[in-house]
Amino acid sequence: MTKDRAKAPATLSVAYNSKTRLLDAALHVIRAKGYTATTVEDICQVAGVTKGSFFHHFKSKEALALAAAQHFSSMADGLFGIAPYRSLPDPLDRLLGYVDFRKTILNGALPDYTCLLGTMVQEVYDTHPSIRAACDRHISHHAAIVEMDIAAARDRYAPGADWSAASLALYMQAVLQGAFVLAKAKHGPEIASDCLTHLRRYIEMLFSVPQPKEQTL
Amino acid sequence: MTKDRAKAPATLSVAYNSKTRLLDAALHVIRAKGYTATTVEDICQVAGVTKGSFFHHFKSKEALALAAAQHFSSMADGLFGIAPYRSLPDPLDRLLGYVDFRKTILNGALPDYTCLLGTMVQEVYDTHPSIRAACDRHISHHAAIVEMDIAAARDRYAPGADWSAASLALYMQAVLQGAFVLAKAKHGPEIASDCLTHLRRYIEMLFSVPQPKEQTL
DNA sequence: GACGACATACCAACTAGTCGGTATGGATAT
DNA sequence: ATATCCATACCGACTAGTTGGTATGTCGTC
Repeated sequence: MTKDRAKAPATLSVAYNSKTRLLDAALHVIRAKGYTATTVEDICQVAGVTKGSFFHHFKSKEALALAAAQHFSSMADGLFGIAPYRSLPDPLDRLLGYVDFRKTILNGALPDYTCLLGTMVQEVYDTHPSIRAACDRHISHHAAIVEMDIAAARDRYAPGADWSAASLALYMQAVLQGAFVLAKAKHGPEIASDCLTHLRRYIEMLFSVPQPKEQTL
Repeated sequence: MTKDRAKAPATLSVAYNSKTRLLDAALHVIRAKGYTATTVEDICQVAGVTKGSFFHHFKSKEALALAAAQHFSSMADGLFGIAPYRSLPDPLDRLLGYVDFRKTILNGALPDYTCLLGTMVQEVYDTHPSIRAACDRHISHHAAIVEMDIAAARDRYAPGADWSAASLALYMQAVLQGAFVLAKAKHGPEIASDCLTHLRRYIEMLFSVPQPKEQTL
């Protein structure tokens, strides 16, 4: 049995070194098995490195979790930063585009599209305070990015609304997290897609879209 | 150090035997630490019984998880079955009453009001198929109960709506699950309460409540 | 030749599950 | 009434395997 190391993702020109490989492996394995059930050797095996290498790069399993959360957040920033809907001129279009885009990326196996942060924080919120804080920080960061479009859309289309942009941004994240929980329970993304349809309808109603915007994304 | 066994919950007149104590302990510990991180001895210690007793009543840790899921589901049936909003005559009032009631029970520590099923399924959906199936079954059962009021309200107030009662029922459960995830990340129930406010507004809009119903629950 | 990046061997602590044994209470026979 | 029997409930020491983490060594490069 030869240990064949996978190639680096195409777009990255930097060296696909052991540290990055460990982070990518952690992303996948933790989303599949949860944090506690994931062993250091699981991650090493998927990454194709040894335990010695693991503890050379990370001082503990918990330190890896913190780094993996950061890694996941950075990847999300990249993904949503370059998504097509970002270039729409209207903030409400961008907001609805975000929901639609999240629907389109519900592909592949469950560990490919679920959220590492939600998975980890649900397990360890009481036992690993630093992981909980990191997950909170990264989720709130992502919500804050969405919140910018919400705030702009609110100013333009619903200036007197009795809800805040921040509150809606977090609600949207809650719907996503809950959609992932149900997707796991039902072993497929269909239910998550249905949830996003409801979320989109809610947003449309909040902004009382005059003629229902057509979406061809 | 004397091992003092806690008294049985007041309303129950049946013997508070070791098996029930183990199930109650499992409910609490698993919601606090997750399934994998919870050890059999953790549960035994909280229940005040020994490991010998544990394996006398449950053939494995996984068997306990299945029984705990059933136990949790039964307790939920009881709680929501006798809740005050159940006796409201109008199905839409019952539906909104459900949301309001869920908001009122967001009290105490996180393991007291979060959902055992959502917590477990997120961890073990891929590694313990039987637990995944049980969580799916119990969540769907609870959704089906809510769905009855949704269907009645839909018939009365929104017969031509382009969403199904079943779909909305599951969406509501997704919002709840997501609200719990964020509550854990932020270490408090406030965010969950905010999410339920958004959910309530969505339901009101779906049924286009003519004059906003006043709620005094 | 010093340093970073690994690899190998190893350990102490922990964990699910086992196993032989004890306590208790009800049924039945005498 | 008492002795016998038996099933159920329960106990806690033990085991086999796993886990996070460490100690030490090797190899290539600057």
